[in-house]
Amino acid sequence: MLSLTPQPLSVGETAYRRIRADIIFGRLAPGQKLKLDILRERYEASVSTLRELLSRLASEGLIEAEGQKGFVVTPVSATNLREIAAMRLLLEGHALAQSFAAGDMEWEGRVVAAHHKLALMERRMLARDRDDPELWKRYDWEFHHALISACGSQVLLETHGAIYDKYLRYQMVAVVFRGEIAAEEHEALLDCALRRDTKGAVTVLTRHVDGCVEHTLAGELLA
Amino acid sequence: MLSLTPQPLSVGETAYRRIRADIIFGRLAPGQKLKLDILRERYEASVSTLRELLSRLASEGLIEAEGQKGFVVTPVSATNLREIAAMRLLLEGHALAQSFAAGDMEWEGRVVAAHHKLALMERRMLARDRDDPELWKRYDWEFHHALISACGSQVLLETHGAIYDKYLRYQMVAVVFRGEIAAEEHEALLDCALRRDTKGAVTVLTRHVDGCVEHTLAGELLA
DNA sequence: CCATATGGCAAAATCGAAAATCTCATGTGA
DNA sequence: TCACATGAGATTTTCGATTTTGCCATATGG
Repeated sequence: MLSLTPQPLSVGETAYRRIRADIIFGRLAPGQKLKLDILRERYEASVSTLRELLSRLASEGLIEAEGQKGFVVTPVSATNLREIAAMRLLLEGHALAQSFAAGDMEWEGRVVAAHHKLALMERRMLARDRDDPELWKRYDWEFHHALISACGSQVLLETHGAIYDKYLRYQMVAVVFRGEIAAEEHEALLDCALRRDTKGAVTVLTRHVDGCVEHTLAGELLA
Repeated sequence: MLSLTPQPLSVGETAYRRIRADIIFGRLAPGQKLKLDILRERYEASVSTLRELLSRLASEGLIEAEGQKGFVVTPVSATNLREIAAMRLLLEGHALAQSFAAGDMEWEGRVVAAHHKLALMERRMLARDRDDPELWKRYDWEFHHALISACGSQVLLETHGAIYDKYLRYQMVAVVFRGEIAAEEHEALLDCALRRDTKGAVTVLTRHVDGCVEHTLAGELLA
């Protein structure tokens, strides 16, 4: 009888995920002070447990822990966004090349499946207006992750994941949806993957990320 | 009157640094179980404070936090070492190119100064036998960091720093000192830097890191 | 003999209170 | 008026106790 451990989530782990999502999806604003007492009631955990989470988020870079003056949601800046984007391109571009070289049929299957879900979601987003950003972004992540999943380095995948989340926050804070353009680029990436065209994929990816950065910076209050 | 806040280190911060150093320099062995009660007396901090540190170290990747079964010093493996090394090469190589392109005289000064200290230290290490590994490694870090310090991306520097520390642990656990070879490679790197020879520097760096990896794997119990 | 249940011990996770620290408004003297 | 001390209140940091969970030896039933 398999039971699959549905929710053996500890208090800490639950609160951690909620806070993390709240930061990435902008419900906790950049620069916002995080007072323990307020978090305590909002996330239903004691200060000790909270400090543990906040410390984790701090070393992930989503929160800053200044001296003994408490915690703050990491502020955003145009410079930081560009650096994050450049880092994502460096890591994802490299991983893409490795993955294309090593990917087997199993990998192709994952890529095609992930793209299918993403494409469906993007069509829905275009039809109705902004359906479910959280789910959409998950599919976006799953597609990009599938593309590089055969790169052969756990370390590379983890580092990329950390950077991707920080990048994602900028997208969500700015609530960007580039619709058709992004969808076309995703399809181009899929084509490149199936043809193992590394150079083409990196080119598309660069346009994909850079385009998104400019689009984000355009309509926003980032200096 | 400047006072420069000499040691306003909190209990937590002090313990954090000690544990971190103990892991990197092998005084806490890979795979070792970290029981709260034992750590409590060894590092003179309460469980809550300790958990906070351990969580930080866990998200840095130096410790693993399995379910609700406590903490373990991240185990080592040949595969992981190779992945870490490849990641270091990717990041440091890229940063090197950026830094060479943008470095001004101020940067050159930092590089020359850092190399001078390192070279001196390496000469002492060759004369007497293993003088002070901790200090030596700090100078090694300072030199490599100086080389890439003009790369222009804070994000890149931080990510590189995190990877460098994990790489360092392998070196220290294996207590590697390649002496003359490493010293020559450091000098070659300095030459490349002053000539802004990116290609040459990346070649030397690759040999530097790969050589060290093989040397580490050779004499060790890593599968 | 194997599988599963039970109980007791060790360890981790969580909590709220106590101590340390910071913030900021007010007061004092030059 | 300005520089600097003072102290109350708010906030963070640290602690030890309590609750929860995991682990393992033993017992029980098939």
